[in-house]
Amino acid sequence: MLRVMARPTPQTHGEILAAAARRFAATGYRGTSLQDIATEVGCSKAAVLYHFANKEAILTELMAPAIEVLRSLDERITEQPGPAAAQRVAAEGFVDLAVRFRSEIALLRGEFPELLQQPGFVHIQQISERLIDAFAGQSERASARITALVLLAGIAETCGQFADVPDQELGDALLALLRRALEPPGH
Amino acid sequence: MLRVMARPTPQTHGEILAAAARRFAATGYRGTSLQDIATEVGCSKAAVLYHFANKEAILTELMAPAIEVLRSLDERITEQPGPAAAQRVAAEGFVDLAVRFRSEIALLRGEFPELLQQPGFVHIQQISERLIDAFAGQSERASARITALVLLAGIAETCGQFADVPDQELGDALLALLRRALEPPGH
DNA sequence: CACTGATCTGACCGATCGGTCAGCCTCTGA
DNA sequence: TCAGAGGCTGACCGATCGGTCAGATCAGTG
Repeated sequence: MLRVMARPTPQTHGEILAAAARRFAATGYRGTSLQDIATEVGCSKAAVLYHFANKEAILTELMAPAIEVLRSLDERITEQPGPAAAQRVAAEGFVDLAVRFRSEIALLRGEFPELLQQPGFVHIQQISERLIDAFAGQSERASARITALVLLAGIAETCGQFADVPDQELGDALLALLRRALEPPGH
Repeated sequence: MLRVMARPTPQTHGEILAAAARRFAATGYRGTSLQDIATEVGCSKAAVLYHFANKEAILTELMAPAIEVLRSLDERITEQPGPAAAQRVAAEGFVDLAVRFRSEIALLRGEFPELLQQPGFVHIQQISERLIDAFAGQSERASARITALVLLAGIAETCGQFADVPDQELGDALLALLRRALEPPGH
């Protein structure tokens, strides 16, 4: 029976987070089991659940910084005086968020719909609806809303795949795309 | 013990397909179990597996028409004389495909990455890479490829959510978006 | 009547999932 | 020296997954 060395580790918490991030990025949230994470860390599954209440708690802790920025962006948008200003702030803020947190967003890997319905993420849904509103220039026109949703989902879905592109270049490209593609408010 | 009525059913095959489509659209491929489908049909899970070799076979049969159209679009694109023509054909063809098969695409629900790696779908990956090439005007510039991927993924990811928008209106909106957003070939 | 092939069922399989639990080890400080 | 706390383990749990299988039921055929 192997006796594992006495570990000095309260840093295990952080190691689990980092390992979980790698696994989620590789195989998605649902596609990653607690055992996968434990194996990557080199500890038991029970150790993972000693440091985190459950699987979802790992994800929420990983996403916390990005969610905080998203929430503050939401506030800034609602403070804007008109649809044009709101659209501009939303575009710039969302691009900045997508670029800065692209690795975190990448771990969701298309599981947005399911994850948004998990208990810890319900309010994100409302925020994303307000983001679409802002992108669409508060218009109810179908074409404006289609454009907004396609761009929002497209950026969220793909920004994690450009790990090799520098922040500045990725941000410029996305912002230029939004400026070209978004319809100016006031049909 | 309930004795189920004698069913006249060779149409069960079709019923299973329709039920699977509803369940996949509601909870995704991975989020739908064979038992879910069987319950929706009103038969046993074993009956589902009598009509289909396995779970993936249900999905491939559901997607077959859309995949056939995608394949023929791929052929048409490669036949084009230059990047500009290829980009135009790709944009129009992809929008047409997204609109016509939006309900089928919707059942993938963001599980593209995983599903593309299943045995029956490997060639789709290559086709989608050629689609991105065409969208980007065969350019290697990062901004062109970012734009292409965002639009492609955005449309694929969202087209299923506009079930209430008429084909014509949705197609026009998407095509207008692509014309605005895609960078013309020849940097 | 007997037989056949298509259809379908319930019981079952091994694997894996997220999560629980009793208890062991090591370190610390009184 | 020893109690206790923090950190961690292996064994285990119930649930669910995709898939298998022997056999029951039926319509059609001769």
